[in-house]
Amino acid sequence: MQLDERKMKILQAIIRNYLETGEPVGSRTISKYTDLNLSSATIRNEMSDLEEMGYILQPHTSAGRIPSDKGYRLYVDSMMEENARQVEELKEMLVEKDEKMDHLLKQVAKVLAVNTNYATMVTAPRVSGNKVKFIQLSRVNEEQILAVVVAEGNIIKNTMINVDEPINDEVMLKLNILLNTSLNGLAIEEINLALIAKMKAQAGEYGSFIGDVIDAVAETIKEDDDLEVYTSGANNIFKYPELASEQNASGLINAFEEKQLLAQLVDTAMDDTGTKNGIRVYIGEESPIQSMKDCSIVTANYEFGEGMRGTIGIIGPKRMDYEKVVGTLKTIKTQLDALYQDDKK
Amino acid sequence: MQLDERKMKILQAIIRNYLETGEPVGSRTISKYTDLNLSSATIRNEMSDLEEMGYILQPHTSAGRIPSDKGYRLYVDSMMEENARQVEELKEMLVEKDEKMDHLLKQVAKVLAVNTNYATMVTAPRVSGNKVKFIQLSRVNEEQILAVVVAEGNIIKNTMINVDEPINDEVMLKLNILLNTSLNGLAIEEINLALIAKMKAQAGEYGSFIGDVIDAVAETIKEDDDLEVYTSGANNIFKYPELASEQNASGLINAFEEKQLLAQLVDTAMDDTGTKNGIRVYIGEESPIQSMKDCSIVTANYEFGEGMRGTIGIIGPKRMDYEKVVGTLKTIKTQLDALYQDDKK
DNA sequence: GTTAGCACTCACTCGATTGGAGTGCTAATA
DNA sequence: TATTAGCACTCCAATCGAGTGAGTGCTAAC
Repeated sequence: MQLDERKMKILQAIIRNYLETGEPVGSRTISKYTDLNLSSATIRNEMSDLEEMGYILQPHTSAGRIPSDKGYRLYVDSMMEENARQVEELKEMLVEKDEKMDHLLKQVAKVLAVNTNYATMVTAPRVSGNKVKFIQLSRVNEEQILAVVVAEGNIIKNTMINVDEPINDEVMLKLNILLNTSLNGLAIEEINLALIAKMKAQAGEYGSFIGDVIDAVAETIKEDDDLEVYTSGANNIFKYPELASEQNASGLINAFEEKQLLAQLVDTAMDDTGTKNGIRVYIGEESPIQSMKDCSIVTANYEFGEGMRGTIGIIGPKRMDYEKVVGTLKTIKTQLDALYQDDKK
Repeated sequence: MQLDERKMKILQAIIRNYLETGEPVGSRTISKYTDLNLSSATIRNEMSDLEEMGYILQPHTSAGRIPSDKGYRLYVDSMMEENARQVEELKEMLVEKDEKMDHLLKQVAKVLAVNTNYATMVTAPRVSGNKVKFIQLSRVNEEQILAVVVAEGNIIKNTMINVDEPINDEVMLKLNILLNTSLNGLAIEEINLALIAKMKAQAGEYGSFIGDVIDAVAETIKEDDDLEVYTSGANNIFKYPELASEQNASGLINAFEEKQLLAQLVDTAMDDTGTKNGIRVYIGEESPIQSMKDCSIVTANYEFGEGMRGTIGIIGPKRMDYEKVVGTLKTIKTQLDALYQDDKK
C-alpha cells in the first residue's frame, strides 16, 4: 500500500493530537481537526489502512488510535529537515561563560529541563588523544612529593606521592627536567614501555619514583572512563501518566541515579555518522537503555574544541514535542560549540 | 493519664506490627501477638487510651490503629539506648580504603541503600578551620602560571593564572618563598588585609599577582559552601506505597536530584549537641525538608579527623525499621571514623 | 479490673448495569 | 469509484448496590 499525501496528513494529525492530549484519538476528532473536509467514515477507512501499515495502533478494540514507534519515527524524520526555532531565553542564560565547567553544565541541564518539561542529562566533555603540557614535582615535606600534571586543555591533576627517604633539591630539579623533556607533548599512546624504561634508567636510584609519576601522568591524560553526568528534572516524568506508573518510574529514576546507565546512551550517541546535526532520536524500543523502552530520547553532541566532546540528552514520553525538543537542542548545541570558539578568540 | 508499662508494651507491639505490614493493626492482633494474655477488649480499652494520649491514631473509624509521629518518636527514643548490631558485610566492603574519597562515599551510599532498602545520601566531609600547608607557583609557559595550594588533610587545589608579561625564574623563586613563609600554617581567619597588604608591598611590582594567588589560597581552605552529596537508592521509595503516590514521589525525587535541598538536612544534622552518638531521627513533620514530611530521616555524622565532618542520611517511610537503620548507621559511622585513625597510624 | 457479647461503622470487593466513544461494515449516493 | 450516512457491535470506564469482614465502642456480667 502507498502512503499518499492524505494518509500522511491524517497520520500527522493523529500524532499532533495525541501529543497534546495523551489520549487515543478517534476518527471523528480527526475529521473535525484537519482541513481535509472528510467524514469520519472516510477517516476510519484511512486509519484502518494506516494501522495495517503499522504506523498507528489501537490499545484495544473500540478505542481510538495512538501512534506506533514506527509512526513516531516517520514523523520525526520528516520533521528533522525543518529549521530550529531560536530560544532567546536559553541564549541569555548560557552566556555567563565565566562559570566553571561543571556549574555551566549543571545549569544547562536545568535550563533544558525547565524549558522542555522533560528529564535531561548533560555529560562533561570527554577528552581523547590528549597530550602532556607540563609536569611539576614539588616537595611538600620530607616524605611527601606533590606531582602536578597539566594536560592540554588545562586539565590539571595532582597526586601525592609518599617517599621513604627525603629527596634533595638538586635531584628534584633533575627529575623535573627529565620528566618535562621526556614527556611534554606526548599523547598516551606514545608513552610506551621502552620510553619508560629509558627514563627509569636515567633516573637511577629514583626509578621506582619515576614509575609513580608516570602513573599519575597516565591518569591525567587517559580517556576518562567514568564520565561525569549531570541530570535535572527527573521528577518531570511524573507529569506524564504513562511514565509515572510504579514499575516504569522506578526503573527510570534508577537509571537517572546510576549515571553509568546513562553512559550507555552516550556511547551510542557519540557516534554521529549518519545523523543530522549530530542529533539523534530514539523512540521506544529503539532506546539502548532497556528501562527506557516506553520513552523517547533525543541526544545531541556538542564540541568543546579539539577532541573534547560531550552529549546532551532529553528523556521524555514517546508523545514528546519533538519539534520543540530538537529545536531547543540545536540552539544549546550551537551555544556550547560557540563557547569554545570565543574562548580561543 | 499515665503511660504505664503495659501501655508501653502495647504501643511497641502496635508499632512493630505496623512496621512489618504497613497495615493498620487491630486489637485482636495485638491480643494474640503479645505475651500479655489480655483479651482484645482490654486491648481496645488501652488502645483507646493511647489514642487519647496521641501515640496512635485511626485512619478512619473501624480501622485499626497506626502509630502517630509522637508514637514513633517515643519508640525511637527508647530504642536509641540499645546497642547496635554489627553488620559484617559493610565492614568488608568499606575496608578498601585506598579508593579515592568520592568513590568511597559513593560506595557507602550504595551499600547503605542496598542494605536497608531505603534511599540514602552521604556528604563529603566539610572542612572547617583548615590551614595552608604548602604553596607552589610554577611557570607553565610565558603567559600562564600554575598555582598549587595544598591544605592540611591534603586537599589540593590548582589555579591557572594568566600574566601579561613573563616572570623570570628568580622572581618566581622569591615569590614562592614569600608565599610559603608568610602563609604556611595559617587558617583563613588569620589571613587579614594587613597581612595581604604587607605581602603585596614585599612583592613590589608583582603585588596584583600575589592577590590572584591569595584568592586561590582562600578558595582552597575556605569552608566549601556547595557541598558534594552522593545519593543512592532513590528508587527504593517505590517499595513503600505510602511514598510512591505521585505527588509524594515527585517531591522526593526532586529533593534527591537538587542536592542543595538535602543540604538543609545536613545543616541541621551537623549540630549534634544533645544527640546520642551524633545520630538524629526526624519523624514526619519534624523533617527540615518540607517535601519529606511523610518520611522519616535518620542522619549520622562521621568525623574524618580534625574538623572534617560529613553526614550520612537515610530517608524512608515513617514505618522505617529504626532499630536496623540506627544500628547500621552506627556501624558505618564507626568504620568511617576509624578510617581516619588508621590513616594517621 | 477484665472480659464476653453485640450492635454498629466503614472500607473494600465484586458483579451487574449503564453510557459513551469509537469502530467495522453495508448500502446508498455523487 | 470514492465518499458518506447509518447502524450494529465492542469494549472501557464509571456508577451503583449488596455483601463481607475487620475492627471499634459500649454495656453488662464476672
